[in-house]
Amino acid sequence: MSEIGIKELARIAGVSTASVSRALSNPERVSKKMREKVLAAATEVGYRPNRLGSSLRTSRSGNIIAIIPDISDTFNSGVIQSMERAAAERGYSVLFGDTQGLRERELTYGDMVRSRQADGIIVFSHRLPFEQETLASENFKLPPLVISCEVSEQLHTQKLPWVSIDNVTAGNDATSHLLSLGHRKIAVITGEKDSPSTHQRLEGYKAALANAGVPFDPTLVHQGEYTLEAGVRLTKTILLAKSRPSAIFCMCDESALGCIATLKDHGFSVPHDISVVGFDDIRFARYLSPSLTTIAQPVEDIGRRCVEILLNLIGGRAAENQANILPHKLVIRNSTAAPSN
Amino acid sequence: MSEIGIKELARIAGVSTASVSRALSNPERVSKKMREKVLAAATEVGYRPNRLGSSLRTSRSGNIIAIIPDISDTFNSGVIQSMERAAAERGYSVLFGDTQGLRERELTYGDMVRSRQADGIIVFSHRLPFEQETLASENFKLPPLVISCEVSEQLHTQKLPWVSIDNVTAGNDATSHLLSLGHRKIAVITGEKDSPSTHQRLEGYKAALANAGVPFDPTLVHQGEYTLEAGVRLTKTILLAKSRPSAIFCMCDESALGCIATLKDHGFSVPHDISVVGFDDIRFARYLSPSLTTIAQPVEDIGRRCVEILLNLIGGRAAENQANILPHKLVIRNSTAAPSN
DNA sequence: GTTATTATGGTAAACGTTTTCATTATCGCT
DNA sequence: AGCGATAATGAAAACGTTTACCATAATAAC
Repeated sequence: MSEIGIKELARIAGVSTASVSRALSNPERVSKKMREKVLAAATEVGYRPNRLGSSLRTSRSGNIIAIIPDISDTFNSGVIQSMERAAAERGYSVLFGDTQGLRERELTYGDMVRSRQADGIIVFSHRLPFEQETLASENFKLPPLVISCEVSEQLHTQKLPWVSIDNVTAGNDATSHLLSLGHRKIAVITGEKDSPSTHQRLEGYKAALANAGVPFDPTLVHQGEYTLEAGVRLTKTILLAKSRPSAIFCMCDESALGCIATLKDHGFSVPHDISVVGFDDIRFARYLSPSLTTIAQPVEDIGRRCVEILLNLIGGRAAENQANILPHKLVIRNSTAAPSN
Repeated sequence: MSEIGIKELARIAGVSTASVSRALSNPERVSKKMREKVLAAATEVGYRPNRLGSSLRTSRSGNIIAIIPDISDTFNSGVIQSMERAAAERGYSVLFGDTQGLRERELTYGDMVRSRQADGIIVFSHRLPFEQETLASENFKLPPLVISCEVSEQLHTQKLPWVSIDNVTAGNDATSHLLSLGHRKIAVITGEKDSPSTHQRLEGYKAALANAGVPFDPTLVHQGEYTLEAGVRLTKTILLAKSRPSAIFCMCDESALGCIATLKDHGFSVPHDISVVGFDDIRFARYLSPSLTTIAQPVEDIGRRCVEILLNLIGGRAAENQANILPHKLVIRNSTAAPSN
């Protein structure tokens, strides 16, 4: 079937390839007559420019790549969706790479911008998708890159722009809510050990305790992952302890879901026996039973902002701010209440 | 910083560009000595081939595009994830396009293969992402394409390969389960009006009723969408009816979630007052309360099979079978029980 | 009417690969 | 050593665009 190219189209329209190119991608640089002639011929023959050709010439692929530990995670997929939308509005496509937390796959995806398959990267992790030695190398220039949600000190120093909520304050808010209800023994189910957001939320947790004059008890902190299964697993652990907490702070809604399911399984009523607060406000949160008290993250804005910054970077305009902190909100529903005794 | 190209690398290694290309992408066509020399030089200078150049030359982009109505839908994101994995194993990347059900966006994404940004398409919808007139046009050849989950008669006739479960049987299974528990009045919350899978599941529903000698009552069928909100909305409608059903068949787990939440809100106990069966077996299903009886779809296999077929198509090997029917399974949990009276 | 300026369009050279074709080196045999 | 066959290499032409650089035509200024 042989798709038609710009040369052939030029021949048909009786003009030069340069004019065709101009008429199509720089219409203002060409006379009205020319424009119409070319456009007519183009629709006539159903011409589609070959994006590879133009990408090669302009060295701009029109793709951005999002590197994500787990696409099927509800919070992530929400952010992704808004990124896709924001990118599409500006004529960019989003390639997504699910790394399953594997370093190797991160590197593979990081390489895609070096091989010109993408113009920039959004990272959902605190690690940069490049080898240490690559980063150190003289002739390596970091591609346009923005970090979403997982902001480490290290990245801070590299002047990389990031967008996230204020996890310290959010962790504080969640904990303070429980404290204000009268809870004193609050267990925590965290995210991955090396997750900056987990550390930050934990910091907020400690700050809230300190503020309320409650001593910090490290045995109440259970290190997990941002998954449903972690919620299940660690809740069991918590229930086995000699002295049980009256509330559990889960650092993501999925683990809160697992936590609540497990509590119920073992005959505990939420919030009557034990209160649970989650994090993220995934769209299911309000429909669970009990509906989940949680920290709402501005999913739509996070995605959108990441894309905006990245596209600016790609366009050569540096990010206005390195730190982009978006507002979170404590959403109080029915999974939290005053302790029963 | 100017990334180094094959020419420069060739100069450095003291060989021709042709040899570099061969050493890198067709190692067996080159002597051992040459191979080593080139590879050494390549790692030495950190050479990365520019994929655009090679794509242009070979007219193979290495991307496939998945056109999806809603990425954040839990079932979809699961399938996506497995597609991404399967594609990555074979050196392909997945571009994903979230259409939000908009025809215009479908067309945009469909165009990407014509503009050579992608080599093939996976469609999560019953509509092809091309204008009717494009399809009718003489010189239009359908690109490699496979249909996931939404199989219409129309597509059938076009010999397009598809992969899906047997929705008719699945709908039958779900309904029969309720019938066998003793339910006679079973309401249905469907998916989108024009969704083939919804029609097929409904067909199975009717067949099950017929088989049990229960007359079909169209007022029990509530047309919705595959969303949580539809579950909420239509459950309210159902509860307002003069005579209430003893069971509800939700055609996706998200609507089942909304349905159960709404039932509880209104003081109904599930399954004691009303049984609910869902569809998909999203990973939350077992952790809801009550845990959800549902039809499990083989998410991983669906994604994987789609990719396999598509890549075969791209490689010029026609699909072995047009119809790829994967097994589903009724998973009985605690949201269904015998009617209470 | 002449010249200066601008608007318009064409020619051809890029962009970074792969691959055809021709050439040269190597090998296995007699 | 000499022959044919085969393997290894290089030169150069593609792939489909965009764009720098000219040439020309049209317009403006005087």
